[in-house]
Amino acid sequence: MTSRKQEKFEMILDAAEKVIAENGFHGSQVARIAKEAGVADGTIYLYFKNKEDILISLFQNRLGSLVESFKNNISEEDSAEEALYKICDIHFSLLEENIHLAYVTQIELRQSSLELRKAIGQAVKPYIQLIEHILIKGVADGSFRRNLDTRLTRQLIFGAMDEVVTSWLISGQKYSLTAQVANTVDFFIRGLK
Amino acid sequence: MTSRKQEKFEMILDAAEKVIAENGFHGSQVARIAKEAGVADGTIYLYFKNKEDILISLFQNRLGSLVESFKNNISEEDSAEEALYKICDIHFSLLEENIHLAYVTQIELRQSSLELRKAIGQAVKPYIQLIEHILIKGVADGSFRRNLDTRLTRQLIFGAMDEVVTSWLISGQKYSLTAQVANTVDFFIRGLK
Amino acid sequence: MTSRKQEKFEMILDAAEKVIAENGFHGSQVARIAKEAGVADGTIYLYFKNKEDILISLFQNRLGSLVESFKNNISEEDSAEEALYKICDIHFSLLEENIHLAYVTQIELRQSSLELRKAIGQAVKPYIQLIEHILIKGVADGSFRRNLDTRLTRQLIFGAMDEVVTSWLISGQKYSLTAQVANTVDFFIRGLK
Amino acid sequence: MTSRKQEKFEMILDAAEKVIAENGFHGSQVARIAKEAGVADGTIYLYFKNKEDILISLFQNRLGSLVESFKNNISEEDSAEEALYKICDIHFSLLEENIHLAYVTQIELRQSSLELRKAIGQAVKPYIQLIEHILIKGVADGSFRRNLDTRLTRQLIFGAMDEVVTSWLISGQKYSLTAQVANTVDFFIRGLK
DNA sequence: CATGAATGAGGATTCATTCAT
DNA sequence: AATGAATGAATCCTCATTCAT
Repeated sequence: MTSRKQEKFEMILDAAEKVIAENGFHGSQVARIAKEAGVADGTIYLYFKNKEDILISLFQNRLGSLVESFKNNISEEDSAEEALYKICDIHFSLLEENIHLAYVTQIELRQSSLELRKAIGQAVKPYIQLIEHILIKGVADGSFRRNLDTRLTRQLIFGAMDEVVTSWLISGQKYSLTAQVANTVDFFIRGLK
Repeated sequence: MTSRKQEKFEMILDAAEKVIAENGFHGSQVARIAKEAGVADGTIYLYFKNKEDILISLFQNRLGSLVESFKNNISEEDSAEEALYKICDIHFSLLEENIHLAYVTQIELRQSSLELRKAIGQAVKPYIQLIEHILIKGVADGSFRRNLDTRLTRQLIFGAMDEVVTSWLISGQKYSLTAQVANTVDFFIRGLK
Repeated sequence: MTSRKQEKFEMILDAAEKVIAENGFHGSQVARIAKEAGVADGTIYLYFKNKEDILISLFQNRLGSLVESFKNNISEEDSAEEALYKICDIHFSLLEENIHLAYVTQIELRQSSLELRKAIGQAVKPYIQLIEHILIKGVADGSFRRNLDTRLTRQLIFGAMDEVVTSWLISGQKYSLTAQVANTVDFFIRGLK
Repeated sequence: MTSRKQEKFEMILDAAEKVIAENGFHGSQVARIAKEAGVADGTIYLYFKNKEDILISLFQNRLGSLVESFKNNISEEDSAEEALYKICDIHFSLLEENIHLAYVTQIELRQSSLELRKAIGQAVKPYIQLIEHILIKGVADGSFRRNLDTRLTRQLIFGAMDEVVTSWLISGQKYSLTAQVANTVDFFIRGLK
């Protein structure tokens, strides 16, 4: 992809994030996104297969940033506990800082067909695998208990964090999300030991 | 509500559960639900405000059964740990036994506006409060640690269970959901102590 | 079909004939036809499967009238020659009297997929068979020659009449169509003897 | 037109014939024709005014070949009857040999606006005039009857042949088209005498 | 209470055509 | 002469909801 194409691709993605966060996925007409991005309606379809593809691409792109952020902040020398803390911290911070993105991931992205849910599942996989990687490492170095079911536990951890974010969002962000990091991770660590 | 009305109300709800589970919320036309229930299209609107109201009512009704089940199975004499185990067990069992209901609650019900999400949140509240009630009891009788943030933890527990169910569903139910109960609760208990 | 339904069905058909004749099939929006018929857009779809179905139904309906007209005007006692004359006369007269219908059958109806052409072919079949019936009768009573290939000839006759109508229409109806009946039939009769 | 231009013009025409025969006129995107011809989309518009112009040009070009073929095969010394036979024979043979062309002329070319129909009429004119020329010659040399309406008859003959071709095409070419020449011309000759 | 015919708003997508390079 | 990225107009059909019977 040329940088010219890449540039326009991201313009549309930014526009989509804004419009979808404000109006919801079903409430966001392609024409509206095009206008916000400053391109013609038809141009959207030179970069995305269809409307749903915009949503998927948006999610993949943003999740990529999250994973990127993990790579930059978590070193292999960090203990499993520290790594888990950082993951939760980055996760909560990112969404608290970017309320548009939070709406899209927690509310709009869920308004999707089973088909789409599976595609999203694929995109989330690297993240969930990262959590499992840390769990395995913790078990190996003795930080966590031996009999830990890492496949199940990675889901428990992801699901717990996800619910905290959604509850915070639905509450109208009346409290600090990042303030929940310590207790959340504490709960996890205890469960893991 | 007369029993005559009540009866038809439930006929429509049963029809809706079946149709929505098979076709998804957006794929379920009111006309289709009416036909399945054996009533005229217009009749639906004598019992429900609109299409979304069917979904909410369905959820409330089924959640009522779940809470009912808790009341019948959990006694005040049960220890907090036992109660938590039963909650998770009943939760997983109910959805494993009723795949239609599982689809509706985990997939279709999420395909909804922020508005609807709030209504659903209201319906889930008693359940989440039940979890918190157990947590508080556990703290009180010394089963759980004193400094537990019960508001946050009830979300963590609910979110973790919810994610396990959704993952199981999206996987295509390739493994037993109830088989996850023991490890799931174990993780919670450790986190709570 | 109740007479209530039948009535609305024909209202829509009449509206479609008018609108399509004036604007062509591709130039006729369903909304426009609905407005002309005095019904809502959606109502159209209670009576017709889709836009193309309106065109097919229109053709079938009008062709039915034509065949009806033949039945009323041609008696079994008529000689084959007389019958052929009447057919051509009724055919030309009907289209000359109803220029809207002429446009639809000669121009718009041809603007169609191979699929549709086959459907139209089915509708025309009774008419072409009627021509063949007359040819066979003429051969039987000695009016026409024995070695006549009736399958081929019915096509020659239908195609010849069809072309005369289309040419007249494209010319802008600068001359009388019915004035061509005598010479047209004369040509046929000679070819048949 | 330079031979360079001429060459590319014909490349596009060949591509159009192939694509339109396979997908129909409405199903043939300009981009598809361009790709088949190995040129850029925009290049098409250096050689043709618009999409419809491609169809007209294609028809004119192919009809030119037909008339060319007549000139090469019909001599002024041929009797009117012989000439008529040759015309029908060449007409049927050409289309039977080139099924792509047959689809385009009999089906796709008819899917057109009144506007286009008139342009096609212009292109067909030389052919119809050729038929009339033969009729006049036949009347002059006494082969055909004196009172023949040559304007009408040329239409009857053209329409009859056209219908035979279309019927053969829609039938799925289940029988030989050229096998119909003898009986077809026989019918004409009788009608002309 | 119940019916079901009628309504009509609403939107993703295609594709012929243009024009800056 | 040629390119091909960008344009943006244009429309069929669905389906939640109503209301006269």
